[in-house]
Amino acid sequence: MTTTALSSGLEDYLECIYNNLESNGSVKAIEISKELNVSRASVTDALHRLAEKEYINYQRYGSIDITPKGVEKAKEVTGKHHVLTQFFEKVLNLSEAEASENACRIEHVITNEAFKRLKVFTSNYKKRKND
Amino acid sequence: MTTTALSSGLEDYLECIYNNLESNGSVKAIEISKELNVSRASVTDALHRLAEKEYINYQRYGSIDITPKGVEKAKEVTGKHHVLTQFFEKVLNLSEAEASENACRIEHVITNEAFKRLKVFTSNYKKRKND
DNA sequence: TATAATTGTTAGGCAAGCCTAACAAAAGGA
DNA sequence: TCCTTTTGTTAGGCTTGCCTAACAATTATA
Repeated sequence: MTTTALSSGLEDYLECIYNNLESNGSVKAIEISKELNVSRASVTDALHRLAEKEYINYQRYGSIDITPKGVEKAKEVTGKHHVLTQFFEKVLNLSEAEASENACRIEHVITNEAFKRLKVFTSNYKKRKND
Repeated sequence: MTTTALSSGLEDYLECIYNNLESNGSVKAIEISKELNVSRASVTDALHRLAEKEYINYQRYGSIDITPKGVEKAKEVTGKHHVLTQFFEKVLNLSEAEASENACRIEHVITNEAFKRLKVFTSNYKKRKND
């Protein structure tokens, strides 16, 4: 599998597509447009770019499907999002909104090693708290 | 003072200028070019953009000076860089290189509130460790 | 000081992402 | 079914940030 690098922006689109597919079984461009606060035209652009890189299957006026490669990538990103949110909420006591905001921004740039350590740290921390 | 937002990229240029000025009293475009791994032409571009936003004073073939506004911004960014590096090194036990790499990436996107909490957390953590 | 090497600038180009406006297709309601 | 509304696409344009190549200014050295 060719792991074409994705920009932060495209990762956000993919994450949005994945989450909507998980919860509704389908996604429409207009939803993506609303969730990410971009124009419908920008969504069309992004869908083209994601399809070109084979993260989704998609054609003009057709439904939006995610490929296995896309799922893998989306899981990776949402996994980071979740752990980062937990860290900011449980360890630093930020509000849910601000925790998620920071997670959104950092999930695209943190290195894998740093992420792994943060994950372990956060889960141990929560355990200590609960004991 | 107009606090024109700076992109991650321009923040990196400004940080580099500030650090060089602090340690040497002057900076040359070629040094910036080497440190940031970009062409000399890109540095000229960036200097124009930073000067336009009044973070530096600069003119064709002239020396590069940082404005008070630039110093403030640079201190903010380098401060974040330092705290983030400490967090990754001391709390998560990453190597100095990987800690700094993550700091570089995150310093531009973390919210001020999250940063404040992380700073307090990290300093308390170090204290506990040393007691 | 004249020349060579280094450094800085300009011009022109490219890709990513975003936008609006106009148009096309699809979906929903009378 | 026809008409309206909604959704999606296209075209054209803009900014940021990077590049190379050619040229200009500066600095260093013979």
